[in-house]
Amino acid sequence: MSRARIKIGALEPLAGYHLRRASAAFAVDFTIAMEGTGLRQVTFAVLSIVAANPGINQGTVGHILGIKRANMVALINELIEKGLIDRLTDPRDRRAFALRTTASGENAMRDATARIHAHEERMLAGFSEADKAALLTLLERIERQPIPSKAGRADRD
Amino acid sequence: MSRARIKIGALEPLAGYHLRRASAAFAVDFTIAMEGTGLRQVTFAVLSIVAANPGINQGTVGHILGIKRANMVALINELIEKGLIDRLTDPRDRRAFALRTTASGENAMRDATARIHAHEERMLAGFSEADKAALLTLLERIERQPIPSKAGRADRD
DNA sequence: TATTGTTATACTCTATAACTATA
DNA sequence: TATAGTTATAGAGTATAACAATA
Repeated sequence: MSRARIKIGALEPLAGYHLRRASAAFAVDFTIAMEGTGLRQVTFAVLSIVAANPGINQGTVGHILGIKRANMVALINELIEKGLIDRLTDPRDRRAFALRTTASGENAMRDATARIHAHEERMLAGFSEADKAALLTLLERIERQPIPSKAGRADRD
Repeated sequence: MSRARIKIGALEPLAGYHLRRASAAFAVDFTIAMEGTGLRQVTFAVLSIVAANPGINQGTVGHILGIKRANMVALINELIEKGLIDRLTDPRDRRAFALRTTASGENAMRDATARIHAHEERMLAGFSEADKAALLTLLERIERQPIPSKAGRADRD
């Protein structure tokens, strides 16, 4: 067992590496936190967007979350089969569906939100309110950073 | 196009959500930065660990990076086929291989490191040195957070 | 008996292309 | 002609189980 004193070398100062590891750690604990609810990180995200924007269509949800149209289909079907959202043809654009949370979806949101708050508390144990605020601010600045995109002009979904 | 004024609702205050998005943004730009080198985030990480710990075996590399033994095989094969690392039977434990970077692997590390530094500069444009240091510190604190793990005692590879 | 590396395999995620119905 | 949703499908990434060689 030569597993002591291992150096991570060039990875040490890389924000990208540490973001990846921290994000993966959150994902593992998120799964534990949601056990039994049938919700995953993605499906909770979709549900949250629909809850906050009643009448939104699935293309827009995907655009916000960085999920391709094609991959949204199964996610929306999953939430509908669970009875958490419903879908009705948008009268102003009959190609699109207007999505809304059901009463059951609202309950699921409340339960999930409570579980996730506990999960975040675990993952950020020892963080002061200032630390948490600083973390969110820094991450949001990264998210807002413009990405050059492969060919000067590629398709973000 | 109803893509203005969309709220992310319950996701807004969640560090886990923002970590995921920020990490994904880094991953996209990393791929662009490495175009033509044949290296991905994972393979660069493996190469870095080997470079920093000559003689290390692949199980240990996987343990550090959170990659399962079974999935390390293809990664190591890939780096060997590219001639970036080599593998010789560890004389003190003939089940294991001692991994080391080749001269070509050292060159690849130098090229990759330069590209990645430029990539990190892009992603953290506008960040002061203090901001960058704060980000790294916060992320490392998250990584060090003990994870309960599903059954009180599960296997982290 | 336990551990290193290996194979085989399944399951999830993500990406692309082509189709339909509406606009 | 363009857009919303859909289908099919291919490629990564990740997880489990079982085996050989060695400890």
